Amino acid sequence: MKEKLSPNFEDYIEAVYIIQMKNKVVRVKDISKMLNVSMPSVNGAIKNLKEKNLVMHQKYGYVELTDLGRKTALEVFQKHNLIKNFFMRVLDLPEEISAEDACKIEHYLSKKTMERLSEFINFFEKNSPEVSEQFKNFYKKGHTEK
Amino acid sequence: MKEKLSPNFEDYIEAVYIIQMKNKVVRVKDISKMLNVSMPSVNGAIKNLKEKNLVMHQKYGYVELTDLGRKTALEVFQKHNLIKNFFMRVLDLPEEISAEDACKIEHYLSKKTMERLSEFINFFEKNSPEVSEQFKNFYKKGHTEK
DNA sequence: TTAAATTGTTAGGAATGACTAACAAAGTTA
DNA sequence: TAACTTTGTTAGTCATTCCTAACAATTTAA
Repeated sequence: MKEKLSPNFEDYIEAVYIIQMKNKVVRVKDISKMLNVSMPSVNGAIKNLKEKNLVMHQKYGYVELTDLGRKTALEVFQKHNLIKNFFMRVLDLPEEISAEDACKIEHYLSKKTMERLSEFINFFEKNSPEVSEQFKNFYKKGHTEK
Repeated sequence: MKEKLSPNFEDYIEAVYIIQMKNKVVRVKDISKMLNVSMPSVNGAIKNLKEKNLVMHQKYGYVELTDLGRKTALEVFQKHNLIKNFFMRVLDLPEEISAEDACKIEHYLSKKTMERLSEFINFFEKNSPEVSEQFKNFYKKGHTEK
């Protein structure tokens, strides 16, 4: 049975995953920096993730994902990317905003909504460049545009 | 200066707004039921919203929005509707899922993203029914569809 | 190889936001 | 109007998640 993680833990485990991809090894400091929290906060979170069998960690050592942890992290990361891609490729928003907003909402969308969103991106890209270009022209002509 | 409300307070004030539209008067019990929290929780929240000058409430009385409260609630409510409309009209998701997911993410999207989303809905409806129909056919043909 | 800098940990505590239990007021009905 | 039901409030707790301060281990550099 897969226990549902809180948004908070999803953030931590996703951070571990991303840092591991980039740096090979993951230190408490790295997580602290990425999530903008103090090192003791990271420590507390790690302890919990350890109890849930999602990460391995011993005192003063690196943080590593268990198999289950990696699987879980991947799911979160894929959600993140899907949403970010929607923002970038469909709504044509800049990468930074897209990533930020994706981070915040990635924990909350239902499976069904994620599926449909994924299909919408596919659809949109298949019908590119026409529809895509049409939309760009549409919003650039200024509507709610500030 | 407009003080930023926590997602939690946004939920409460939005609930007050919606109940007021429907019932004319708003009781602690109604809010409790709508948000699925206990009455003491509502009480605590009301006390805080009162301090922020967003609602009026005296012991054993109805809860009412101040002008500032109504303005704030309306903003949240409009965000909610915008997102819900996107889910329903663009992604063609059922109302229930749309409303649920909108509730959860309405607190987290940036202004820019909301604007673009709004424009996208407009675009999509202007180009209806063609694009809209195309998408329905597209996802019904089964891709990630379960 | 010791001193300094960096990183990690522990302990203790604060804010948020929820809960139950117990009681009080208000509203309803017999 | 007295009894019952519903609604509201208060008090006390708990879980989550963050923080700072103080200290400990590790790594780096002189």
